[in-house]
Amino acid sequence: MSSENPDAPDTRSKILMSAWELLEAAQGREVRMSDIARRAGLSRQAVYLHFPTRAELLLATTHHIDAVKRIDHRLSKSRAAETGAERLSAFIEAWGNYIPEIYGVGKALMMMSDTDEAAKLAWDDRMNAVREGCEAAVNALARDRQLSPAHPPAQATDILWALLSVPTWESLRFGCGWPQDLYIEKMKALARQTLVRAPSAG
Amino acid sequence: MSSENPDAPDTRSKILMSAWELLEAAQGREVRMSDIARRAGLSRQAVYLHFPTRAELLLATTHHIDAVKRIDHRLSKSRAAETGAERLSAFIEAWGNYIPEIYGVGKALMMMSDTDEAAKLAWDDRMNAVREGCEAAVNALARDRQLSPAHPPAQATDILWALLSVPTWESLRFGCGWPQDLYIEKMKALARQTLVRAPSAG
DNA sequence: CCCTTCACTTGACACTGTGTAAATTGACAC
DNA sequence: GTGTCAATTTACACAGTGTCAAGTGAAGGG
Repeated sequence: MSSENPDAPDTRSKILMSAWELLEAAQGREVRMSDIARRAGLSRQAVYLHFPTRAELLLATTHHIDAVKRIDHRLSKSRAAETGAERLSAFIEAWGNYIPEIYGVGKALMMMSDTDEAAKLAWDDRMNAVREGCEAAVNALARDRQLSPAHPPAQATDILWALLSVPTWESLRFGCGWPQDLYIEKMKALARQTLVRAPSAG
Repeated sequence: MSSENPDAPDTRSKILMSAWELLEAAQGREVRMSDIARRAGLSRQAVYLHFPTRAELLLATTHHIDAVKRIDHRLSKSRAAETGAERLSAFIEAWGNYIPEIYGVGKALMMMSDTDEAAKLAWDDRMNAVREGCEAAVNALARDRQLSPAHPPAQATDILWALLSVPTWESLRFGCGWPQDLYIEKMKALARQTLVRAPSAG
């Protein structure tokens, strides 16, 4: 350690960066362990010395992105919102704009989830965190008596969570060709129409 | 042909039935060509004599289900609706209740779509048909001047299509544990809230 | 009765990607 | 020098799809 260049990333970080770059470029598709190894300037086996399985590498990559992109910091803005409606809007903006940042790795994890139990657990866990954000936003609305009486809080959370899911984003963004800012705008409008009591424009 | 039992299904049908039953039971997961062959009482190679690839077999299975389940007949009821709002509701009921019927095969096709271009084309084609149903419902609303001014028709179609996507159904049904009839009820309410102009209960 | 045809069988093989295993190299530390 | 540690090379097991070639058995026509 003593004689190493302090700016030189260690091997683990090099692997994570390589995985991130490749997955982002390929949008999750066709990124093999050997591709990641090659880009990191390592042998395929060296990658397995640091990450026992592909699922673990992908999961570690999502955590690495979280740290670099400061997702906690972005979400803190939504937590600071005064009213429930503002919080809902801020949460949609924070998470909705984070989706494209993790889409590559997320897609890879979702694809693996079909056959790999560990990948499924990892991805479900990440999505559970999103669900908690949805729940907090719904609770903030309920606290302010702004929650639409059309849906009980639990179901309102479910609806918001489904609305903000990655496949829905994928569908609108790629299937329908929506630009990202239209997605954010429409999701805010949809969530407001569906979950907020009065037709007040907040 | 002349001396065959007219009730005995031909080999192709046996394969399709086997594929259907296995995919339905396994919800799309872990159904291999050899499993289908075994259940049909055939060798794996015999299946390839009838269907060149797994993607083609899955696609043929969806068409087989369509024919047996009379999807055209179910949808004709929505086409016969008088008002736009009724048509929207009938379409959601028809398609929403059809999803569980094709979910097994659909899931298998979706999973293959990640790596197999032919499977992707086949599934996208099926989903395009659903999209046309969404568009027709939106057009019927627009014709009756019931379409919400919040969204232009094209975007209204996109939203309805994303709302009625199989992943959204999967998410609410399995991820949130909703019973099927709650899913139908909530989807109708959501679509009405989002797409229909006045808060009239139609 | 032979002969062809056709559906199907058997068994082998190529290919891809993940994960495991073992022997080897090179550098650094003490 | 010796031990250690990261990384390398080479090899292999495994699963599932798709291909290929040779063989079987029964129906039907001449």
